[in-house]
Amino acid sequence: MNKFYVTTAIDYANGLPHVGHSFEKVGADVIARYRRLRGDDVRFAIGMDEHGQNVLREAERQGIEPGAWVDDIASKWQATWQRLGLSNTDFVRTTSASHVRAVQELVRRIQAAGDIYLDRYEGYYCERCEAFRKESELVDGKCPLHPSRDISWTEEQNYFFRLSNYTEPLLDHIAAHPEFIQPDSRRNEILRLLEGGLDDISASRSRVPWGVPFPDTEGHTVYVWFDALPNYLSVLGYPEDGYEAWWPADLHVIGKDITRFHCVIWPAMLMSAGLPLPATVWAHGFVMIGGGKLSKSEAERIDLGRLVDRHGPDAFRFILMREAPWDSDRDFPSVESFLQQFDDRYQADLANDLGNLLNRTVAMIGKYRDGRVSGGQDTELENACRAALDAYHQHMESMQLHAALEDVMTIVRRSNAWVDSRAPWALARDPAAADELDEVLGALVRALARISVALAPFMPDKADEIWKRLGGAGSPPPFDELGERWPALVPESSEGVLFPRIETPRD
RNA sequence: GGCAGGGUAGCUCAGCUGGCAGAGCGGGGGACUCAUAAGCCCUAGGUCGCGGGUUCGAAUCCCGCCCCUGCCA
Repeated sequence: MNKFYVTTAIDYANGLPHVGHSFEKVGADVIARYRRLRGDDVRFAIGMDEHGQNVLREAERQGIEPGAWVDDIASKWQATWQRLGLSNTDFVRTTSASHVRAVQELVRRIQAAGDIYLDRYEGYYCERCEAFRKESELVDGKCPLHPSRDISWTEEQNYFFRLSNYTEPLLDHIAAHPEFIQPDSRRNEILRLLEGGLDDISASRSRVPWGVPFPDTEGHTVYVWFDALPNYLSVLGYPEDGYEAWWPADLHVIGKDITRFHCVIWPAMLMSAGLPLPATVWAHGFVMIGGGKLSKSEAERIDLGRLVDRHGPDAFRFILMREAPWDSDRDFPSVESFLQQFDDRYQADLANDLGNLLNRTVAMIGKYRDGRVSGGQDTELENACRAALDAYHQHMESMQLHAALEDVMTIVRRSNAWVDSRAPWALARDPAAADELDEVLGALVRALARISVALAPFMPDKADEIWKRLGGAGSPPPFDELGERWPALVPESSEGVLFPRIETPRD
């Protein structure tokens, strides 16, 4: 059994999750579930980034202890992920004792490698960004990202990380492992960045008390990114024995805005500490409105909780992954069109095409064959299913998740067309056509069984339900076993429909 | 300012080693009836961002410009 260790970015504890966060988590969950269905032993870690000036400030604003504040935030994020059906095996928090210990150990190793030195830093410091800004970057004397706030000239002693030592090693690694950064466009960006050479970066802060104490010194905390990135190791128990069974990660799923940290700083830290590098960093795109990132007010108007409740978590997952490509951005003209498209996709794909296919199939088998069919192998439909599933696997392997869903919908459409072209209702009136009727209906059961397995990573609960309505027991089997484990071909007549149509106008 | 990607049917996008403009959704029409008034079949005539150029022929190659997004400065 292969191990497969996948992570997502940990989320910053100064706000609540919106649809953009859910995109990353659901996508990673789809991958994790797919790997399990391929027979891998999967570890899937998500979590919270809970240190830093902004978290501290927000807690103070609320008038509560930072520890209590992050506990509250973390429980809310976890509730959201649970509602979405994430199959994560771990939930890491950077304020946990085990994480703090792991960060300190990693910093010590980097120190032992000679890659940490103390130096004086002077510059403009933006507290919002928790970063220094060069004078040339300032706009009207303010941080370009936070023009409403004053920016102050600061001098402090900082520990620095010799990132500049790793320009060549990183270039070499990427050249030897082109799959290290994906998609290609992101790799190109990082290559250009590296070709320009790297500067050393500061690895500590002396003015941010809410953080991991810098080891073996007073008054310094570990810089937020040096604190956050090692979560991928700390969650495995590093430096205690046992983490080696899972490390290096097979896949870091992140947003395209933080590639620098994951494709440059993180691997350089690992190299310095003498640890192996993750196999792949995958930078997904964003859900955008009106050509730009989701603004706070747009995110509020979309309202993740209400969206999930609208058609249920499985439908939400399906629609999200079908609408937004996993390797690039998806832009909606407006919040209204996003919500409209969300419903339209539900109605067209899930209610009309898939739900109705299941319903009509089960109904016909009950009505014409007393709920019992056999046969249906080696039909035209079966061949179409095999071809579409081959494409599905190729797309899943290359993480074209949206394209894989298109492959599933191809099977659904083919099946619906098959019904009409073979007209089972006409065959049912002709006693001589009993065998042909059996073949047609059997082929539909087999097609739907394949659909349920292929959809399982995207809609785990609905896939189970499809499987059960076909007369299968439990959950759809792993891909390898589908050949032997067809459903009983005795669909039970069940009440209600899988995906009810939207009958009333949207409110 | 530098670099990368993009601007194609109402919407989202595919096509881009040059050769009759495509898909899905929405919209319109038709035949059927097992089904969630769903499905199936037919139908989209869009200056392929703008202006030049190469070519027998360009959405597809080259040059210039405009706009959008991202990374860097």
